[in-house]
Amino acid sequence: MELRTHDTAGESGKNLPLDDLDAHLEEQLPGGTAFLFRSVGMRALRRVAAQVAASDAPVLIVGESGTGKELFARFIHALSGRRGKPYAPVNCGVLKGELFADKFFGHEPGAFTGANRLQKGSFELAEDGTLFLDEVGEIPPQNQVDFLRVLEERKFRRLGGEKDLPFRARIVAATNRRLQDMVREGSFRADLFYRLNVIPISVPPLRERREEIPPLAEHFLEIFGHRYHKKDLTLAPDTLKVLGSYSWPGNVRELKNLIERLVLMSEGGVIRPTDLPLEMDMEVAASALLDGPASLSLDAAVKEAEIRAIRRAFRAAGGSRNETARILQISPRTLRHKVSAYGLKL
Amino acid sequence: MELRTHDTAGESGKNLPLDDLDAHLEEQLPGGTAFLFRSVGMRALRRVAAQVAASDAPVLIVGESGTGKELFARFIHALSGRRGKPYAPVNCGVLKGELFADKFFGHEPGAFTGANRLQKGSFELAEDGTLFLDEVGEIPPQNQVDFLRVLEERKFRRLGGEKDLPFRARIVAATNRRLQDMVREGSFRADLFYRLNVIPISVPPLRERREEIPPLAEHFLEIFGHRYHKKDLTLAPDTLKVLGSYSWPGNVRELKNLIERLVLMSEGGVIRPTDLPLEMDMEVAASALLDGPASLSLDAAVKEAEIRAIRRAFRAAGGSRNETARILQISPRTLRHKVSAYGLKL
DNA sequence: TTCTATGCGGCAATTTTTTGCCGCACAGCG
DNA sequence: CGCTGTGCGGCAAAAAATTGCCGCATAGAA
Repeated sequence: MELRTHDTAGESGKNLPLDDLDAHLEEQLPGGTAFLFRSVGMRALRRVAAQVAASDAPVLIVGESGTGKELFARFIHALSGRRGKPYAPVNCGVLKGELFADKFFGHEPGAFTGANRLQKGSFELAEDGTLFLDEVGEIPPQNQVDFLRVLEERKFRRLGGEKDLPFRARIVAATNRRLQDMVREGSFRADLFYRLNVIPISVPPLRERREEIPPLAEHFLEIFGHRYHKKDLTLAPDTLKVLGSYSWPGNVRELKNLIERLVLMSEGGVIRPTDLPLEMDMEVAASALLDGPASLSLDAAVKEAEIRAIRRAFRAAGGSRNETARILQISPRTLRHKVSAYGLKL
Repeated sequence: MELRTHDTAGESGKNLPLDDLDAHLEEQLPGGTAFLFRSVGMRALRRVAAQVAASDAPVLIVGESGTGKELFARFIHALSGRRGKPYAPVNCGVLKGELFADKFFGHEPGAFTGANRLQKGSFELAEDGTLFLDEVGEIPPQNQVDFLRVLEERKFRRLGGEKDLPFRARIVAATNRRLQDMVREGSFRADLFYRLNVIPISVPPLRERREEIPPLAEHFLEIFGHRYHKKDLTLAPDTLKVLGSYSWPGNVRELKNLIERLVLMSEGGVIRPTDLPLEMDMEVAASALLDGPASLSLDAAVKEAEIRAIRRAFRAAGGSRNETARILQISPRTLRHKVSAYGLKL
């Protein structure tokens, strides 16, 4: 649920990386279920997406970049009643200024210098299908206004155009930013946020669904093995172990890129851990030493709660430990145990 | 947004989110009493609005976004003598530059490139009905001047037009900004402010009229249940408790979105607190920690903490209990023990 | 349909926590 | 000095929690 952000840079061709997956999806989706949803969490998400697809309500997909947000968008589109209709994806992150309006609204011939042909914008291209807004969080405030107006009035005009065109598409938006915070800071309009955020779907990062790493790796291996005519490539068990322990800040996209590189570099045969980039090994080794934060464990939660309760009772008791124990309704002996176990200094 | 009575017979179910409500309102308003005004404060406001409706004085409705300011505007219009006349709403927040003048004044054929037909503006469309100005605070200063002139002289011309047209509509304006402050800073004209602010009505945020949360929730539940063909949905008492304690920064709109989402996601039956988004629980829990200095025994504190942790993990696991146990780092068996010991309904 | 994964609750073994009891130390006080 | 209240920690019994294993039921995928 908690998202890290960062990483807007360094990824060229946002639409390309996941294309194979997308192709896969396209093939499989009509059948409906064959997609890779190994982990329980992803299955749950798939169910949510399927349910949600039925409605026309706007969807906001939140997740780190590379987690396959666009995939969900297509998934929803493919399962919705708008299946046969257009699916119009727009990456808002790369649009600003003039480009922005032009991309969405399109233009009439002569609307500005260089505009010599009629050009349909995304609002128009989406027709009564699905308009997918990638990186909505990047829309600059002044453009958010235009956007909101179209959503509200359900109509728009091409640049230089004079007649209103209806906007009938269903909105699916995605972002890796925390829009809530942006709203608070004033960099994202609250009304636009609430209009988009009717149905939030949050996609967990790859490191929180490690079960999927091995099948994904195999999947990509097969794809690239085929593409580069290197069959018979295998991942050594140790290699899979390292992959499974890495943190994958770039999520599925990073995994896919890695496998492609490995396939290209490989002479054929088995891919060993030594073929992996050095950082991976290092990171895995380091995390083994640090043994995880265990943030969500019940133990940790209980410990925190106990410490807070003890501190409060201690203050209420005016510093007397026996009295503290009485308030907490435990024996003084137990209190001593806990105090020493938690290393409390009272 | 505050509506009552459930003879939803006339619901078409294909309108935009607020439209149903509005349609509903339209049906009910003439009768006059069907509006939902549970809290004392809102009843007082309703009385004010009803009294005010009789006059032709401008009204300024102030309230956070999502509080239903437009609803009040319609309410006033519907109760006024202008009932049968046009009601022309304009969202000023999304207008700027030329759009602004065009929207309000309309234009004659040939007024500017692309203007080949006569186009009525809002001043004209409102006729002798009600002109509702949403987000008046957003009108840029230079446009405020034009505006003020129309209000003062009670006449205007279309862009490119030569003859004066009378302006006879009644003004109802709304904003979520503090116009007073804007006047002081100079971003809002004082004379315009005083002209609009003849009768101020301030709509409190949802968190200040929590009595209305349960009926509103039920109301939306019914509407969306009908729209999505999921009857028999109910809110568990605990769910209502959480809803009632949340701060609702997005006010009624946020509540409405939430219910829509819950209906879509729900399998049917009872909606439990675990179906709610995590932030809500967290916020509610946090406030419970602050004001709950009750003579907490350690046991109670631990119990609370465990329940919260379990709920959180349960959601993180997407509803799988085995997965929940894994996250909490306890055995599934223990989880079952705790669940039954605490009587948790997940 | 069968197979598989999940979920439920009873039972018993095991582990952990809690508690009471003890001796000891220390500080305040008459 | 002796008395008293508080606090510390070892020890072992008692209580409770945890876990694994079992059979059974159910839902979804193959």
